[in-house]
Amino acid sequence: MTEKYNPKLLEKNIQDHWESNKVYESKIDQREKFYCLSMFPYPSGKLHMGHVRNYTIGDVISRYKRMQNYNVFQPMGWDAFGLPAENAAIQNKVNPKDWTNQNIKNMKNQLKSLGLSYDWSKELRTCDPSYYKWEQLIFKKFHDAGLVYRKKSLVNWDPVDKTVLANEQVIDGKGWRSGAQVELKEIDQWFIKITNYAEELLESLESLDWPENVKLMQKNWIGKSFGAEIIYQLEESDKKLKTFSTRPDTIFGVSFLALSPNHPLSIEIAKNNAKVMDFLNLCKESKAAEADMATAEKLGIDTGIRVIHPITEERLPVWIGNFVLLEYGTGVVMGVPGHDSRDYEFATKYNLDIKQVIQLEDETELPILEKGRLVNSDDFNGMSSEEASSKIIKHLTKVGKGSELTQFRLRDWGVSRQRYWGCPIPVIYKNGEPEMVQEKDLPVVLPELSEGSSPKPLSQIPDFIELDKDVLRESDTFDTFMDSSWYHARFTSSENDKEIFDNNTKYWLPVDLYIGGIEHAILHLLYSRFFHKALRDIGMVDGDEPFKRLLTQGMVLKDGAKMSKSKGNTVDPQAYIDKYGADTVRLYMMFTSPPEQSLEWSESSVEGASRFLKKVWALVSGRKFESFDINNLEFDKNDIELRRKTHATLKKVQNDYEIRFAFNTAIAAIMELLNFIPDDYKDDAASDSNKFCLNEAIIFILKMLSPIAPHICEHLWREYQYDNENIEIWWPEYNEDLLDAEEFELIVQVNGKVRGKILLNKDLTEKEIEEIASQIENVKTHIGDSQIKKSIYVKDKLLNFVI
RNA sequence: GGGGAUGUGGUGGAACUGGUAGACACGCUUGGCUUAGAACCAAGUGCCGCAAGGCGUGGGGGUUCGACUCCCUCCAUCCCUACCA
Repeated sequence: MTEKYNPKLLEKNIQDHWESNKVYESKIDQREKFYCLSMFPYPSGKLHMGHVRNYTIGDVISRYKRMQNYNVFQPMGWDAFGLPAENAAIQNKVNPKDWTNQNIKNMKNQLKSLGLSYDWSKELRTCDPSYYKWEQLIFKKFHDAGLVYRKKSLVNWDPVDKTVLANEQVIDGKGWRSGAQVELKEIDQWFIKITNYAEELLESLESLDWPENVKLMQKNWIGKSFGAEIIYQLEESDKKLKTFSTRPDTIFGVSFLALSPNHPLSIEIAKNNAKVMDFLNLCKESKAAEADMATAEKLGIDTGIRVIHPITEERLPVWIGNFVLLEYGTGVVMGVPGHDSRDYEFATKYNLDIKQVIQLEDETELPILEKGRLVNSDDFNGMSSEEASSKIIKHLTKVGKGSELTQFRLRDWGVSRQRYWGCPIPVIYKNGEPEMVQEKDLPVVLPELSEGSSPKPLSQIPDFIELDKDVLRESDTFDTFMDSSWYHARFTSSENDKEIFDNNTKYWLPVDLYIGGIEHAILHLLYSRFFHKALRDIGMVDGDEPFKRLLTQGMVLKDGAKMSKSKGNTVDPQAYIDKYGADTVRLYMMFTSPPEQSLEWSESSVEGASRFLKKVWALVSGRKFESFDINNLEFDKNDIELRRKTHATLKKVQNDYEIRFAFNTAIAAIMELLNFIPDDYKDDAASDSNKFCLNEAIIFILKMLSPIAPHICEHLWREYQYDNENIEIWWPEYNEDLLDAEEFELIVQVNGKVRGKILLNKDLTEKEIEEIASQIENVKTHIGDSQIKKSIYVKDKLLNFVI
């Protein structure tokens, strides 16, 4: 009788062993390094399935790389500032700091129970002054490098609670707590000039080993577009309006201009025009989120002001449109209803002229969005869009009414947040003039809240704000994306309280593999890339990019929907870790779907994962390695087949782990190998050659499975006593010579339909194969009396007779 | 509205380079073991059909000897949309 598989006890023992021997603490050595980073979590209190999936992927790869003799660094920490702590603090009357720290404690225990091979000695939390001190320093350095400025921008304002709301706190235009109609309000904020790096952020995407869809999303987000700046003269005024258009070829189709409601001219007009004022106020009843702006009904008002068309000198009306963003381009849109669907919708609604100036080969209804040939465009008629664009730009440049212009969609990064639980922005105001806090005075520490008091914006904490007569402290905190934009670098030097980065940083950076949710494809990853480049330019880090390779995992769903508290469909991973053990949960997560796809949670599949581990246990437990001299063994057909399967599986698993990240198919292959072992090989009476082949299969299975199910494999490895090494010390090698079989199965098709399968020797010629295949009964039947027009042969695979 | 993905049996998924659709699992059915159940073991399991055979990868169309894979088009779901992280 063998011992029963008891994951709970076994896993605890193995984990204690890892911890007391500091197995996963990394330091610089001679081997090739591998920095494997999973996106650190927001400490919400409990691990959710998405975390488990993310961190298992990272751990599998880390363990695999470790077995391949890389010097692996896999740290973990906490993205500890943010809105949820404030919400929880208000709801439960606890201090955000205590709440956060308690959550971290819980989640750390959970992570440990999953058997993740983290180097906990490098742990960091962004809410700790020892971390954000350096963030404040970076901000100061960015400022000194000319990357920081102040400007007004829009926020969601709750007029009842008198607070700024995040987009997610605005529900159907109302504040989530007060229920009051939210207003757009302009306030002064700090910005960082990420747009200085727009070109480089775009270009160096090419050098990254990232999924193409993520690169494409970033490219589109940065949104480089070529076009023209076109200047319109206001009638009876010396004022001008600048517009940007990517389609200067449609300039003869302009029938109106539309200003953003926040454009200075709109505001000026409103001062003397009550109707316009009303309209601007109406526009304020909106939400700052782009998705809401873009889907809102298009509204506009005629300002009564007219401009002169730069070429035709026609008078065109100037409207204000709620769909025009001040932040993009110049905040003025030139309306070409014939060739832009949004302008078309607007013009139809307000009875504005719709002119066709582009024609396609075939008749098409307006609006025509494609490029074509110009019509109704004076001297430019008949030209292609491309030719006309460049000629029109040339003409406008000559007459001083425009010029060629390249525009980015990317906007500068507003980093000010009017919140308590964040990193204080290290600025003081002397007589209203901002000044960076000196390096020696950092960190500016977040003030403690008095017992039981709710978090409040720092502006309401006089002890913090008021420094001296006419000397005030900045009361905003940083966007939490600031915290997460450089943590990957700080992990390497987190033990150093004298310097922000050190020699360890030089050794470990860049991150070789970064793993996280697809939802971070744009913002977090773009900000981190920007930070890295800006830090490089102030001499703090080396290299152009922080993350060499990226793996984006899909969501964990239940019943086709994202798990969320509001839907009440969350599944607590801890319950499953307790019931089945970490190895089963890890195996389930890796087996159920490939990492990049979303994963549908299914309880019964967990059962299946557990069953497989029990089978592995049943095969190995109680068995000891027996040594044989391979030269004395004679392998029969079954032996050779098992060895082929064993070595082929290793080859496949290596490819799946390393190249494809297809852990699901790697596991399926290991399952196949296990199923392939003949029962009599497991018998005590089996021949020496049988036993040798079984030994080999067992060794390979434990090694291949150990990155995914490290506890059970380590335990069985010790018990099996092949060597006295830790299972993670080495990785087996497959023998290419064993992979080739003498025979193959030929698929015989007639007109592309399978009509026969036949086992053939590989040294037959194509002619011989055709002859044999054409004699198969079912093939003969389907060919009948017909003439074979041609046959297509795919070597060692398929033969198709076309009749 | 814009950008990016996904869609294959009852379920999760496989098919890596245009070449056997459904690997590997889950579930289900039948049988074995058992007083019974659980667990375990064995066999079967895309759909229609007695069978021969036909049909089948979200819908429609196309390219090809051959399409889950390439092209066009439509539909559904998910992610992001700059203050959730």
